[in-house]
Amino acid sequence: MADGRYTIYDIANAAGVSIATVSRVLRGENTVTEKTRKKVEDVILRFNYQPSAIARGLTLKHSKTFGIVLPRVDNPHYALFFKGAYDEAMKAGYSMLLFPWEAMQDSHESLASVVAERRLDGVIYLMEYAGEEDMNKQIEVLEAVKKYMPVTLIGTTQLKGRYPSVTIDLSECVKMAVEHLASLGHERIALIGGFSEKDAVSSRDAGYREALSYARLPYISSYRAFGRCTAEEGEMRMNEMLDSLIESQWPTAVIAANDIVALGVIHSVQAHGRRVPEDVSVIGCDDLFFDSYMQPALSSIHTNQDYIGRRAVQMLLDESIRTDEKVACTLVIRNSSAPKK
Amino acid sequence: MADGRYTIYDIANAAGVSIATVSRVLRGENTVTEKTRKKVEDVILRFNYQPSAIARGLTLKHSKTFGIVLPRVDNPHYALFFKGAYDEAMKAGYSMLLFPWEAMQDSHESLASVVAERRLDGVIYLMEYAGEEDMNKQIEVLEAVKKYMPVTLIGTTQLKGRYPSVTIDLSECVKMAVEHLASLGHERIALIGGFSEKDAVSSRDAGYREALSYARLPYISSYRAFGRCTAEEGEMRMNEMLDSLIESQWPTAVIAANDIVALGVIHSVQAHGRRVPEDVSVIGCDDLFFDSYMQPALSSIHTNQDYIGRRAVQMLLDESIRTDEKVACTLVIRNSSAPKK
DNA sequence: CTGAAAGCGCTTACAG
DNA sequence: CTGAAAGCGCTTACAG
Repeated sequence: MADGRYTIYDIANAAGVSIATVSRVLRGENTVTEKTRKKVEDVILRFNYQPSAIARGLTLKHSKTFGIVLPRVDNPHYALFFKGAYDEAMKAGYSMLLFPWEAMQDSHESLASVVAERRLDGVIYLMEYAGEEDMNKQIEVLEAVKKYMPVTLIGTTQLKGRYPSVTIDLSECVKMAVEHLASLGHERIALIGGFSEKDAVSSRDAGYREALSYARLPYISSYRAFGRCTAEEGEMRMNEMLDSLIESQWPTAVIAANDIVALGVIHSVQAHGRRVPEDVSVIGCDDLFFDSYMQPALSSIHTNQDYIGRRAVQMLLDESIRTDEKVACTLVIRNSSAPKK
Repeated sequence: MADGRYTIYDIANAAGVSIATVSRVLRGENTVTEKTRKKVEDVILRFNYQPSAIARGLTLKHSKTFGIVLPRVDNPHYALFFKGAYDEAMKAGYSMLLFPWEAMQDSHESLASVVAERRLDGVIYLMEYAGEEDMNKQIEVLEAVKKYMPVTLIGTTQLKGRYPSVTIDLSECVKMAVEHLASLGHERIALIGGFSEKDAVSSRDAGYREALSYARLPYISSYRAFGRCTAEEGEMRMNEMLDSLIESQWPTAVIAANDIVALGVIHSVQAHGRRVPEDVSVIGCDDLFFDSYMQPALSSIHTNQDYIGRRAVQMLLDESIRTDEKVACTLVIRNSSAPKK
């Protein structure tokens, strides 16, 4: 018994058997006499013995733990991916190490070694387009990690066959939003936030253009503002758009890259003396928990983060299903989108 | 080189030294000749060798990883504790295993063994009062875990000296809110959500009564509604309160147990034809990121979750500072609280 | 059915 | 300064 914890030797001694036998009853093998099994089970219980998963891992060459790296968790959108992944991993007896990498920006290279050192059985990586340079940095990390364990990508970016992936179809999301808004009679529909995402599976812009054209509406670049997906930036971009246009040309509907951006957009709209949804409809994306409690309740696109997380660990668990998957989204209509008046 | 990964033997061979020497340069010991150090560093780089933290852990008897168990993460309040803890752990070279236990309710007992098996170097446990029975179950788990590793409690509940703890002073939070509201001229101040928390360090009720009496205001039990801290329940409790009172007796200010509850409370108030803050002031708690983007922006109490998380790992890291700490909170006034009209 | 022994990938006295 | 060897706590052929 080292530092207060019992080892398999302590159990073997107390039960008067070999460690091999203890190991066998631990593993539940049925090559053990009922009588001796009983004996060792008794002392296991009595000692409240917990075998060391790390020692077992050393010999079995697994850690029974996955890693998940995402930008941050104090944002419900990302947290939902974790939740799905965790639940699925738990069911299979795995733990989940969480790495919010925004917190370790500068030491980005070290992510690779931390993950590799830990000998995880796989890692889920949430990748987001954030500029060419950053993208390359992330790919470097991924390639390093990949040497040590399977990786599956989640989020909005896939790397064409280099890693299995489960991604949100951003194009679909925006398309749904545009269609919904167009069906409400809107003709000046803005899209705020996100980048041009050259590497995205299917970009917001693609969906935007496609749906616009399907609705026989022109694509007008003044109605498309790029930016990071924060409330602050959403507000700024919306301010800029409104300030640069004469009022008669203001959009009557805006699609925000996500619900957080929508928060900022609504702020801006209201600060410009317009009401949501009476004067301008706003629709978000991600369907976060507070949407239904906002005033007005925010229409949004539900993107199945939970399922994506689950699916990603399934891919880690089962080599045969590793592929590039896009997951469908659904429109959730609440009060922030209304017919054009 | 086993299953695609190099071991210390591979490096030793390739460099023509013993594994002891490799280990020494890995550890950065200075008992190694510059020349041989160079030699082995070269092959480490060339092989892109990453030593196994788990093998090292076996011999050194540590895992360099902490665990944190909290109800869930897809709630920014809890996520912030994680963030603080993660950052601090990261700085010290530790990883963080996250266990959202609401997801494993029924298999509650297994939390103890999962944690114990993993031989973590410590665990942070966020405890919340949720009924006598549940409380006892949690304590059982804790006691089991404690046998294997240090535990520090965070949240709102402490167990008087049985575990070091870093807690939110709920009493202070409510007191601040009451004082603020009273100074605005409110006399009928309700408190919605949370339980009577017999085990809390300092209960909301204690602060509520104390501040009320300090302001020479009566404690009226009709203005105190208990309940779980969800938006739904906040809305229900508020509905019940309003429906059971004649309008002239409606509270002109309400303190919600937290920001999420405040969402529900505001809903209810508005559904009853009253405006916030013109007719009733509302103040939340936790200062979540969406508060400033609500309409009206929600006044709240900032509870320093990030600091609490950091402090908890400091206690895990340094035995000498383990104690029961209460952390102060601060009032953040926004637009949902206004002078009584 | 059960045990002795080797091995998983490291670290660290102990010699030299 | 460097290496041989023992040990960390398990699992699993291999004998018996």
